[in-house]
Amino acid sequence: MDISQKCQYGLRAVFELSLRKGFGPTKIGEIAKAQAIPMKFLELILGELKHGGFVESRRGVNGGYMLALEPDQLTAGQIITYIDGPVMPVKCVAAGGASECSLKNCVFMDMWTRARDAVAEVYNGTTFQDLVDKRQAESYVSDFCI
Amino acid sequence: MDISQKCQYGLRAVFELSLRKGFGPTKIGEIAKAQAIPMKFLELILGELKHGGFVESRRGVNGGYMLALEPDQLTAGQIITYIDGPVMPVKCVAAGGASECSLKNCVFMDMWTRARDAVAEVYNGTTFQDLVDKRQAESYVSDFCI
DNA sequence: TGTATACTCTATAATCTCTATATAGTCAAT
DNA sequence: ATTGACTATATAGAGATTATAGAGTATACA
Repeated sequence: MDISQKCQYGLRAVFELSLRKGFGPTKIGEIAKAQAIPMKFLELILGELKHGGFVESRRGVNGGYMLALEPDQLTAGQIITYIDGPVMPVKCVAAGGASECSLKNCVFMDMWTRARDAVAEVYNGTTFQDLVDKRQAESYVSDFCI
Repeated sequence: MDISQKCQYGLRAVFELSLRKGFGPTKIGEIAKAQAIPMKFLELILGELKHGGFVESRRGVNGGYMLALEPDQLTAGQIITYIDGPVMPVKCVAAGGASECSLKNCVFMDMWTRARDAVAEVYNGTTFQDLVDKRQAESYVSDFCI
């Protein structure tokens, strides 16, 4: 249930591509700079996200990455699950339901399930369009104040 | 936010002591056997829980551990926070609020905060009396069926 | 007062995962 | 054909987690 550094980088990269949706490919180096991500590590992550069908790439001189989906059709939960695997507080309540719990009738199972579902609801209820809107709202306030 | 094995052992040990509240001390070996916990590892865990004031101990021949609090006054959240530290999906939203996030105006912060709060509500809302009641309800059904 | 019992404390080993980098390779535009 | 940028695989390093070992200390009871 902990979000790995790799996954946070992935989320930020997808967010950056959401901001630039419709403006053509963005180079790994640009994403890395904009989101403060180690570039070689980001290469790995974008490779994975491409296999997952979340981003598209173009090679060569004017190449780079593009978001493959519409920002309002993609949730943080999808990226998190793809990179970090199923969201769960303990192994026993993995999304598949495959219980590795050695205890029969574990009284904690219900608590773990409810915690998992509560978190999943938050992540699955957050689209990248939501995040883009939030960023733009912040920018407006910032502009207004300065 | 992931619950460590150590913490799960701790929760199970406290649950076992909740079942036996009022019946005098329980030996480490008994707890270890009842809850399938490696005994030497459990010694460490109970030592920590004692320092936290959650359990009391008595040494010597008829020694063992006892729950120091009433089961309805002790929540899973308290044990989890004590053993694993603050519940949080990412470092940026540690309970203290000390942000280690290198990004200013991180658009994900609100999502992490809501996830953290949702989980904390589940854990803090679960008392060991709730768990004891659940076990007893199961036993009743079990007896009734057999 | 001695002995068995069971808790207490510190150190340390063995994994394991995560993070990050290195290197060589492939594709596309000019 | 040459340059720029993505692709793939391997691997090293750090750090946390899990677990065990062993010596020490307090208590009950004969």
